[in-house]
Amino acid sequence: MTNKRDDIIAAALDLFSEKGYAATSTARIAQEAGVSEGLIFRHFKNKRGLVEELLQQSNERYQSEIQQFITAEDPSELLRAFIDYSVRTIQYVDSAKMWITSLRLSQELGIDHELRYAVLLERLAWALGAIGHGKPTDVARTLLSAQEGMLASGALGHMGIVESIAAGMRELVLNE
Amino acid sequence: MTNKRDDIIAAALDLFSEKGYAATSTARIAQEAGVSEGLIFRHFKNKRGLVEELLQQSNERYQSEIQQFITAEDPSELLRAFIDYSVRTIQYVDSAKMWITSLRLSQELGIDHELRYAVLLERLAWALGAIGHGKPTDVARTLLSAQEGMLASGALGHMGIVESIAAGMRELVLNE
DNA sequence: TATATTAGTAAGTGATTACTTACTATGACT
DNA sequence: AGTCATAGTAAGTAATCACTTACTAATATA
Repeated sequence: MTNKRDDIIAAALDLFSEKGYAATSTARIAQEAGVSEGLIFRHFKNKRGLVEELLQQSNERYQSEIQQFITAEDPSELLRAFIDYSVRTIQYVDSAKMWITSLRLSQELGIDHELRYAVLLERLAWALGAIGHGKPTDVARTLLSAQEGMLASGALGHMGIVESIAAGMRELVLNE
Repeated sequence: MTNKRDDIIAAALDLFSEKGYAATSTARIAQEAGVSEGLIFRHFKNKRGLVEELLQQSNERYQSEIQQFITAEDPSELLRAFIDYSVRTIQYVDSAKMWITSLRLSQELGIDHELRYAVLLERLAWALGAIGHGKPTDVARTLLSAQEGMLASGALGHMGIVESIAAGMRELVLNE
């Protein structure tokens, strides 16, 4: 009872994550999803429409995931959770795929994903200030940038590097 | 007296930086460079050969640029220079273009650029240890990751964010 | 049960793709 | 002057691209 519409999105995520947007053809997506190519255009109007729905779904999932820790009342706990979350997410292959792909696709299509981070940045800055860091807004940006770098540098294949980056963040931010 | 071979590389850099590798056609590169399309294949054998030469040139330039500060004997000075270098490079448009593009292309083509950072990572870790940071290897990774994140997040358009990340790095690493 | 809407397909479409072929122009060296 | 390699081009090539058309199958609703 699989929904073919969802099959298309899943196949697209898979292929976009491997080859990127431009290098993935709609024919290949259809093949991978086990549907006719025309169905893609019935459901999503065009290739761009497909990737945009993919990005939207990914963003919704991201927002709901970070909700789990940005509401923490203890600042140290919030920061620790943020760092752990980055590592943990990358360990679950399909989570990682969605996260990394959505970053890559945003770049490739020139979509600004700044907005996505607004609330997170605010909460990080608050937590950093609360435990005595100077320039908390800047430091929050630095942390987020380190996290993005983690994803950008093909981190999926190198779990050792990911954990090293996380350890460095803990050391710098929490002295632990 | 312009060298057409170099014109092709320059045009490719320009177009790859805007659209990425897969979305840039050899026809468009030839047009931008003011040469016939066939000349690309005479000089570089195929599209992949062109982008690989581009990446190699970019890497050579990168290595020579970081030489200027990784040899510093004072650890604080080395770290400060590393942070300033990131910001400064992004301010000069053509430097930034080459840097960002080479990161993006490496991702798109699945080329590992880990090796490129070996010496830099070593020197950063040494400097961090020398000024009393715990886990200097991890912290060095975190700094490098933050720098990559800076490039990945379409930083070219947002100089404010770049400077904020740099300020955060200075705060975390040098307390200043 | 009739009707309308949605889901799905096979077989196209013209445009564009990376790359080749067959040729000419230029300069360096004997 | 003649030869040869390199630099350069115009006009191809088959394959692939995103997308369309014209159709049938399934499902909901009146």
